[in-house]
Amino acid sequence: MTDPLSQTFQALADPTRRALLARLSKGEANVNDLAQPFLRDMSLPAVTKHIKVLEKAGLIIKSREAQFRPCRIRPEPLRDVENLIEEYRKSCEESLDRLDVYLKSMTKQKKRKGKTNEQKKQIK
Amino acid sequence: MTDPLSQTFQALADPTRRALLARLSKGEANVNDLAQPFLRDMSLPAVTKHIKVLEKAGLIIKSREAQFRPCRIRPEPLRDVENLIEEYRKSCEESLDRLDVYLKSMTKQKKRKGKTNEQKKQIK
DNA sequence: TTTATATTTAACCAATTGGTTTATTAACTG
DNA sequence: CAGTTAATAAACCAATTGGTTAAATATAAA
Repeated sequence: MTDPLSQTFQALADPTRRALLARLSKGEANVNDLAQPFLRDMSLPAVTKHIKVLEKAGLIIKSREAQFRPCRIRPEPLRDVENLIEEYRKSCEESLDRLDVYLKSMTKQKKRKGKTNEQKKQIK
Repeated sequence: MTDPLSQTFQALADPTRRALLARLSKGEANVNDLAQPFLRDMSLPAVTKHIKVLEKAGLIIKSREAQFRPCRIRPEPLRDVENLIEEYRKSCEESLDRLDVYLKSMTKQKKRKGKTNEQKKQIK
């Protein structure tokens, strides 16, 4: 699971990390700012680790400013995810459309002959 | 990590499972059909497990047809992912736009006063 | 009934994940 | 300098993940 897309999805598969991203989508923030809403639920090092996961996935970049580490969101991997998902959805809706057309044609024929599911599968 | 969105992302964070989804986005297939391209790399039970992960995430549904288990893709969770990602991206592009406008206004003023990064952070 | 095909279950294992606490590093502040 | 704030590192742990092999189940077919 070392490919970039898997890393992106893996990074997004945690509510804390999604919340961090949501916060960063509204603007830059440093680690302490980011951690603050979570410190009831977990320690600061835990948040640091989440941030590192986001960073390794390329979803954020961290810079240095005195003792602070301001983080910014990087939209690029999000675009990649969006494109992939859209691809799946389109492809899948197309094949559903084809099935729909087929089923309608069957209805017109008053379903003279029953088709097996195996046969329906062939309709691409 | 029990929430539906995390489950969806988790399910997508594996290239085998994404390949399974890509295949299913082109039409129904049963477990053996789905497994076939992966049997050089892993065992059939391994593929079965991947399919179960997709199923628990609601990304596919499995039905019964004699001894076969035809699987179909479910586009709904994909839409949820798409919506979330789009939200992040829009929000993040908006805040980048605001920063952009700000920086341009600074340029017009010929950057009379230097602004600290802390001040820039306030521009939402 | 026996056999073959499709799929799942069980038991196991190593690596990864998400958290902890304690200690350390880095930079500012009085 | 001593103290404070910001952030990370190290060492540890339990749970989860992604794989294995061997056995079991379900249905069809001979």
